[in-house]
Amino acid sequence: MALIAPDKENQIPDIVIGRLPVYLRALAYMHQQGKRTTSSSELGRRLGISSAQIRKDLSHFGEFGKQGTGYHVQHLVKELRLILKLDKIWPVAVIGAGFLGHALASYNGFEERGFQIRWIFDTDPTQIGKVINDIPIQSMNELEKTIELETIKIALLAVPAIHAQSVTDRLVDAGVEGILNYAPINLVVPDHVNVGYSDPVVQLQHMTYYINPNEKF
Amino acid sequence: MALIAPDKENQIPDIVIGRLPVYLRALAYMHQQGKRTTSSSELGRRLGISSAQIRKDLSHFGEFGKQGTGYHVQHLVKELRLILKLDKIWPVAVIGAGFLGHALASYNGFEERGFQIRWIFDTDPTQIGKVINDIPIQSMNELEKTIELETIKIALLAVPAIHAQSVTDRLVDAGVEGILNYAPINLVVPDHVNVGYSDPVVQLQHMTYYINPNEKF
DNA sequence: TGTTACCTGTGAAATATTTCACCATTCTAA
DNA sequence: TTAGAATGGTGAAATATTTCACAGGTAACA
Ligand SMILES: NC(=O)c1ccc[n+]([C@@H]2O[C@H](COP(=O)([O-])OP(=O)(O)OC[C@H]3O[C@@H](n4cnc5c(N)ncnc54)[C@H](O)[C@@H]3O)[C@@H](O)[C@H]2O)c1
Ligand SMILES: NC(=O)c1ccc[n+]([C@@H]2O[C@H](COP(=O)([O-])OP(=O)(O)OC[C@H]3O[C@@H](n4cnc5c(N)ncnc54)[C@H](O)[C@@H]3O)[C@@H](O)[C@H]2O)c1
Repeated sequence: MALIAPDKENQIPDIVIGRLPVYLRALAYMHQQGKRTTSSSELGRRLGISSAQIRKDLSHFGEFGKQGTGYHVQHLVKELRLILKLDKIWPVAVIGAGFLGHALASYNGFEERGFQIRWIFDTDPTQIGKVINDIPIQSMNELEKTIELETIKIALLAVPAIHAQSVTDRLVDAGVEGILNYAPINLVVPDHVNVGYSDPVVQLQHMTYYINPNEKF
Repeated sequence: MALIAPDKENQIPDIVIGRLPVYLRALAYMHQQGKRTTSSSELGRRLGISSAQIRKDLSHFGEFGKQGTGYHVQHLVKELRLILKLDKIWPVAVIGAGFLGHALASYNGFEERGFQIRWIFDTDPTQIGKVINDIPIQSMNELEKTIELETIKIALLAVPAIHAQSVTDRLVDAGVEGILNYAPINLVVPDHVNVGYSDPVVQLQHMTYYINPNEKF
């Protein structure tokens, strides 16, 4: 009798998961434009990736298309939302009510895509109690209590870099499992916590490698 | 005499280029903390990647370390800045002076990392002429003229999604070669133009795949 | 009805990326 | 001076990811 590895890694590659929200965004846009069906080649053209990749990616989750016809846009949107667990709205907390925290809390683009900002925390006493987009800024003293009571799983971290790690530790200890970090610093977190980074400078520095600053093009 | 491929692809992988700014950020932080030297294993531990990958990545550009000792932080910072063409400050334009455009224009974290926001454009007549962080908001009528005159190569795009593509076309035609797009839409650009995307929802949707919304963890 | 143009899903092949494993070098301290 | 621990650079091996290419299936229409 052969010995079988107990939990042979059979997971879907993370890089595939990372493309699904991009597909979803493009499909939702098509749907909004009134488009009924599309094909892997049309979608690929719009996104700048190959049609084979799109088909292969989707094939990890099932068969969503029809030969000769392509994909029914609305149906694929629905399937992708299910795969990404977007069938319920995720409540989200913003930490840091500075310029960026204000912009995030004022942004209306979250809700229709699966997220709602419901809490804002800050340490600054002059900020606490103010209201942004109907959400009152709360004291950081309330942080752990609120996260546990409301089962907050996702936070947007918009505090100065120097405080980002210590706030992260508090979030993780209280039960947060997904953090989108806007501070220009790498966070150290346990394995079960997902961290995303949003540092415009990192992206710009990636581009400058390819750009000649003088050349009139 | 053998026939040699005229321009045998010998480029450094883009995925390697993309990690350099992350290394740079961590190293600059170490330097600021007064750290003189580091090693690939220490850096890897902080960034959550393997030491071998860091060494291999850097080896594409030269030999920057010393066996037994590691890397001199300040020296490696300098080398990475050169590789990424950050020895001069890149002037940057912001398009769209809404909530996000304001946050970006007010942000002081660009300059020490190689960028300076020097122009802000908007269509809204009630915004034009206002000043953010010493930068007057200009009319979009000035866009092409200014880009060409000042040789602007990089723009941050913070306009509503519906206008993002048409503004992009204008930027590209005028000579911009790097665009960091905050609108939740994919842009179509010619090959020589670099586009980065910053859509928090895409990143959150990536995370939710891995998170159980109820589980008290 | 036959023909043609399109399309998906997928195993296999081709590429790309990461990791391994080791030599040479450097530093520390006995 | 020597032994031992730490470290970088790097070919080769191991993995991961993308692309190819084709067997069906669908639709439109002459
Ligand atoms: N403004 C931007 O466009 C922008 C762009 C990229 C990155 N960032 C980064 O995002 C973060 C916030 O930027 P900002 O421009 O809003 O800065 P900001 O200084 O305007 O706001 C920071 C806020 O965090 C609060 N804060 C400080 N310590 C805290 C703590 N321990 N717990 C909770 N709140 C705390 C402060 O009271 C303040 O309200 C920074 O790390 C910055 O580098 C900002
Ligand atoms: N606010 C956020 O935190 C946030 C987060 C993620 C993404 N975004 C995205 O960033 C973009 C801007 O967001 P915002 O919250 O600042 O929106 P906003 O409505 O506050 O600002 C948009 C600004 O763009 C200007 N504008 C409109 N059409 C223009 C054109 N053709 N040329 C130049 N300017 C034009 C408007 O006058 C307005 O000032 C949107 O695409 C939004 O989806 C915003």
